[in-house]
Amino acid sequence: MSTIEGMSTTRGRIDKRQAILEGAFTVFAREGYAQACVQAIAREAGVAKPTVYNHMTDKATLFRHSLEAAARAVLDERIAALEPLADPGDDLRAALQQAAGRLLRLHTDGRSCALRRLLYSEVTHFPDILDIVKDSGPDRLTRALADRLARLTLAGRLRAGDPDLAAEQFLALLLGPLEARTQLGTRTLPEAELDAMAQAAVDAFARAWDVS
Amino acid sequence: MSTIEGMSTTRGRIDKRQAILEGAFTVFAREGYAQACVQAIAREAGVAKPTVYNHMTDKATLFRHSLEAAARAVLDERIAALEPLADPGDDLRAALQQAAGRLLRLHTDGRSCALRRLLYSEVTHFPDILDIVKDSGPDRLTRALADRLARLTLAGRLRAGDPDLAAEQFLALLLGPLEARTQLGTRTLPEAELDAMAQAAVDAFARAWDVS
DNA sequence: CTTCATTTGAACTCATGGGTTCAACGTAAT
DNA sequence: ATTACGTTGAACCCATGAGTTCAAATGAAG
Repeated sequence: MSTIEGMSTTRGRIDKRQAILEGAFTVFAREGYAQACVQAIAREAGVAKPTVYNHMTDKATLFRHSLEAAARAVLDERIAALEPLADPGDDLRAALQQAAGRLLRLHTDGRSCALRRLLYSEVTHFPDILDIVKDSGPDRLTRALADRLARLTLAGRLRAGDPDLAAEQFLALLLGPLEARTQLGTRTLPEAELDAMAQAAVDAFARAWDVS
Repeated sequence: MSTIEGMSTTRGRIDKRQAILEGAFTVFAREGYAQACVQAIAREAGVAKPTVYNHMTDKATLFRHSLEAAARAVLDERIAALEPLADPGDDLRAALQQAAGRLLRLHTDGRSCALRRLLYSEVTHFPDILDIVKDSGPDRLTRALADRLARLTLAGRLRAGDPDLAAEQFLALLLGPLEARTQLGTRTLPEAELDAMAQAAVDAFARAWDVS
């Protein structure tokens, strides 16, 4: 089956698996878990129904795996958005602003909203998807931000006595108002409004935590 | 049918209707829209299935009406929680603290969490439930709080140049961290933690908005 | 007692959809 | 050529559940 060239068949398998996971997330996001039918997922993935069951035993495990993949993809982007804080020039507020803007954009992204909706709606039926949140969700983001803020505090750029609290509140100020403004993620906001929200959040954060 | 005493039969009808709406919300909250079956709702309401269809044409309209009733009930409680801010003694922070604590408790309440989950999960299938949010949701609460803050600013108790923004940020600081801490509403927090969260939110708010 | 509306349980129809089976097909490894 | 494996489409079984029908029961109004 597999010498070095054996990959070609295996590649084919992996490609199908990927296609299935992506198609599954697309359909689950559009229809919700219960309303999504496996036929539609197979069609979306360009694959036959038995092929789906050849890779995943259940609709349930298909759901779990597709969520996990989507969550991982979303997390990577969000961690990357914190990059400006690694080396903020001489203007910390500007760096915060930039990170805030990128986070807002990511958080209002369609995939992100769909993921959040799915988590909320199915967390009671699939309690184990909480692990996904723990591993790839807001918790990791808060920790990463807290790390940055701790270093910046040591450098005397702000006074975050409790970096975890500061990080939590930064994200709350930034993302909290989104729920109401985007109508639970169904409306897309104009760029100008996003920038204004980032600005307002950073302003309040700076006042509360003595950003230089 | 109905002289003055005619209410008795009508009362019976109204009672059934109420029972159906409450039972429906209970079951929808536990199972989600698609998984909830009308049989179970009828059983929960102590009523026969045809009776349900005698009051509501559809499963869908049943859903809408039960959501609306629940949302209205939740809103009233939340508005009432702002009462301490109507006449804060000489200690505004204490009044904010008290309101914050009450809001946190209400927001982590089972009915409240269930309502939020249902809104999130079905907002794509029932776009019209957004009206419910508009009328009885966080928007009204934010406006009510903004009113209080505006009056307090005129009285010189804090400096909220933009009361709407201040109200939005107060609620964000207070409720934003809940999502992560309660694991999307599945965990109940100890009283001590709730008080600590209220304290932290009020502290940051006071620093950012110059509460006396 | 009669009447009218409502409720009730049970049975029924019908559509949807999860999961399986199977024979036919393609394709790469030996 | 043969073997082995993944894929495919179509048909199939079976459970669930929305919504309806109906005859029997309930119960208040007159």
